[in-house]
Amino acid sequence: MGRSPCCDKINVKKGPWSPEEDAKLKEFIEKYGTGGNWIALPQKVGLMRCGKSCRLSWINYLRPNIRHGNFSQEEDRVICSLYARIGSRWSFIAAHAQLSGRTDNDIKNYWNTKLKKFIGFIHSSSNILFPPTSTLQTTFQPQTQSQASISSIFRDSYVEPIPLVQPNFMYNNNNMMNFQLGTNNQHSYNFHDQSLIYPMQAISSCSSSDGLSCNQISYGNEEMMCQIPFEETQKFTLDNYCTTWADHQKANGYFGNNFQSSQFQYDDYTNIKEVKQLISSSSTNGNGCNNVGYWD
DNA sequence: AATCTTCCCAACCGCGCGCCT
DNA sequence: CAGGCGCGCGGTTGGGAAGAT
Repeated sequence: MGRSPCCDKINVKKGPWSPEEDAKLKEFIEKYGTGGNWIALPQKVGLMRCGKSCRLSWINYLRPNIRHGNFSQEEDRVICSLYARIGSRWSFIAAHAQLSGRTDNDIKNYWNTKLKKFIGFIHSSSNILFPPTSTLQTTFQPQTQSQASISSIFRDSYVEPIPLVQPNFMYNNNNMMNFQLGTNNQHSYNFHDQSLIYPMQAISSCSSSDGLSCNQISYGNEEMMCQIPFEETQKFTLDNYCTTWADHQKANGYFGNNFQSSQFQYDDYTNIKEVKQLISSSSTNGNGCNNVGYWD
């Protein structure tokens, strides 16, 4: 038995909303509220629209204090950073204090059309350890908590940019791999909720042979260092959590003459505008290569 | 100037969850 | 407890705009 439709689709208008419809809905909701029932709302308002369509229109366009377009650099950072930790949970991302006035739909569209390309560019240019969403779900499962508590976690967890640089891999004599994710002179890394820490930390949690925790990512003012046991680094490779720098070098040429990947150093999202420009120039360099390295 | 291609985003769709009866 | 129903979410689509040829 299938689900019954949420409205009578035959008598329902679809497509773009007219200014008159917008005005009608806005006026009604501001006067009387939604009445807690979107399905019944269009009839009350006198609109030939599906209740879900009314809800969407109100949430995304009509309600007060909505902001559209012109995402700031800071907002870019927050979105990228949260996406890296929790994946495509747009409603949670939109709930972040620094994104107030942004709708989940806007953020989703912005991600799909702009930031995904940007991150893909970074991803293909360095050993970025962006686990796929499915992996993130194993370390962070917001569905077990209420939306309100998640929102408060986001509010309380200062979101720092994830340093996206080519890690420097080194092995020490304890069969541990050190890698330095980059130098960052401007930021300290403080997270109030351990589950929201950069996912790599969760993945790398383990016990070392001497019984001490080797979960040694430190978030310092000068640099971000972490130690991961050798086996764990193999896991990264096997699970395609990261591509190796050598692989990238093999694939060099993605960006033609405009981009010398081996020289690319990306220390902070503060350079985001430069990189965006680079993307636009590299994607129009005439070599017909659009491979910006999406990982999904 | 005309046509084709790509990009963008508003809107739709289907599903899971939780509340209510 | 089970089933119905509405809400909210994320994924996807389609049409217009912009850019390329």
